[in-house]
Amino acid sequence: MTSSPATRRILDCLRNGQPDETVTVKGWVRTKREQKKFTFAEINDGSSLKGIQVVIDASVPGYAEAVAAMNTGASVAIDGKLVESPAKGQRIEMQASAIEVFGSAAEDYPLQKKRHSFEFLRTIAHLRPRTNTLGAVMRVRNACAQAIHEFFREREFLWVHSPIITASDCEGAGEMFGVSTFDPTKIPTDKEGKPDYSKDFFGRPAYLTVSGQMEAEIMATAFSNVYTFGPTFRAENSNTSRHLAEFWMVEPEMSFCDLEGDMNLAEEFLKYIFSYVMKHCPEDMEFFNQRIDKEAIARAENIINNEFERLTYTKAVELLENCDRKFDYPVEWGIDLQSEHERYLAEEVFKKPVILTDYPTEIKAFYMRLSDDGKTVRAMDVLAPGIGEIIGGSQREERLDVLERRIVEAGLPKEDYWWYLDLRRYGTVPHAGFGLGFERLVQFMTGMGNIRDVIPFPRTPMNADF
RNA sequence: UCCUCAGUAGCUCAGUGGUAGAGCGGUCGACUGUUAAUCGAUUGGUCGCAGGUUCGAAUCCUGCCUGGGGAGCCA
Repeated sequence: MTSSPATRRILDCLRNGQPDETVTVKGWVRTKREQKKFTFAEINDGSSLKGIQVVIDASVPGYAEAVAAMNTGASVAIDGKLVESPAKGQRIEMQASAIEVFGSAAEDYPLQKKRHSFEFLRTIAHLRPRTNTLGAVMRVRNACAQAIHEFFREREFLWVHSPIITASDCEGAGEMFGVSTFDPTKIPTDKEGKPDYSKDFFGRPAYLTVSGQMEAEIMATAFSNVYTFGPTFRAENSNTSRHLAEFWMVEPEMSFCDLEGDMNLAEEFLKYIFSYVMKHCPEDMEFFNQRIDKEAIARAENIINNEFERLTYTKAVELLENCDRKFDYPVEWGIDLQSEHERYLAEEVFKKPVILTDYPTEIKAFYMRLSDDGKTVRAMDVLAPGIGEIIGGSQREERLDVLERRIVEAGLPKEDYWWYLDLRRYGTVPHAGFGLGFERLVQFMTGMGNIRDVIPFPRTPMNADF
């Protein structure tokens, strides 16, 4: 039975199964209801939120032993045929003819047939994928990832694999994790007593990447349109529901493109992913709408059907200065907008995603293209209701002299950027791109409150279990 | 890193100075179609850790640990 080629995914049975079809399903018991002469069991194999209801008549061979063994959490294979269900709750169910129990669950199986707190589930990250919520999250997460690849494949973007280990701290996007093979108890030192990295694995300090953007820029100057999609790392001591030490990032980079094109891509991109998930995971989205966030589906439809609001940073500041709302942090031109400001714009003024552009030069990175006014750069942030900044992007500075000047002004060592400057010396092009935090997208999609519950194995300060 | 709230049975929680509780779960039993089945019985505790106050501490005080929420930083 274990190698039966006729094994059907439960999702397929529920959606497409017809009465009298003979099938084998394999999965884990979610719940069992013993009656006098037969037993109901719900089997789930992860293919869908709902399991299939299996009716096991007492006449099935080995009934007593099998039913005793198939408690909540047990793994089973069941042969039988599909039948129309005489009761409410499901279109189709399964009449069992043979049962194999691979392993029953010990009495202390921690997942009960009731709600658990997400805090508790995080302590059993090896078992929580079997819950309704985490199951739905992981299916939606997977659909988002597939949507991303399909979106870029349709537009002939090249998926580039940016390195995870890097020797450059170019972007300065945050604290970096060091990568070393030194024995921490005896690190070789130089004459000044500092670590002698010439004796380390790479012969120099190395780190886990914080962003693949600069590598993407390299690749974009050969392939025109590219994107990265992979893990990135920040050693920041951030303890919030929106930060992880290890998270996935999507970073498209387009040659021969300006900020306008960048914004258009970002908007199309979000609309595409939301449409894709609504189409491919309707049951899971309905579940989130009912149990996690009653706005989930309305929000998805809002994203899909409405133009994003676009306005400049300068106009946003004027709007914030002239509104009735009192803010904890006062607003004036030149400040970096606080969470409360961004949320006010996205949630209360426009009630949909907002793209802010043309930020003051001082509060943005050196590589963003300087505008003619000299005071702003061609940057854009997409602010989402409930989440805040979900996408950050810019047109890049393609003029060699301006870029050199801005590196110096930022107090950065120009020699470290020799290859980045080379891209401007050899066939420079206007180009633009953005970065999207993948887990924040999944949070936004599902309405999940804590980012630790939208990644299978969250990495946060003081926590790397599992 | 800062502010704030919390930690009591496997889980979710009640208990604010005087014999440690409930629901769910687990176990056993009942029940002719259940849907987180239902009903009955039963099982289950280092009250986060360490110290202190008190005749007496889950409860009050101090320190520490762990977790949540918020802020900063950011994606």
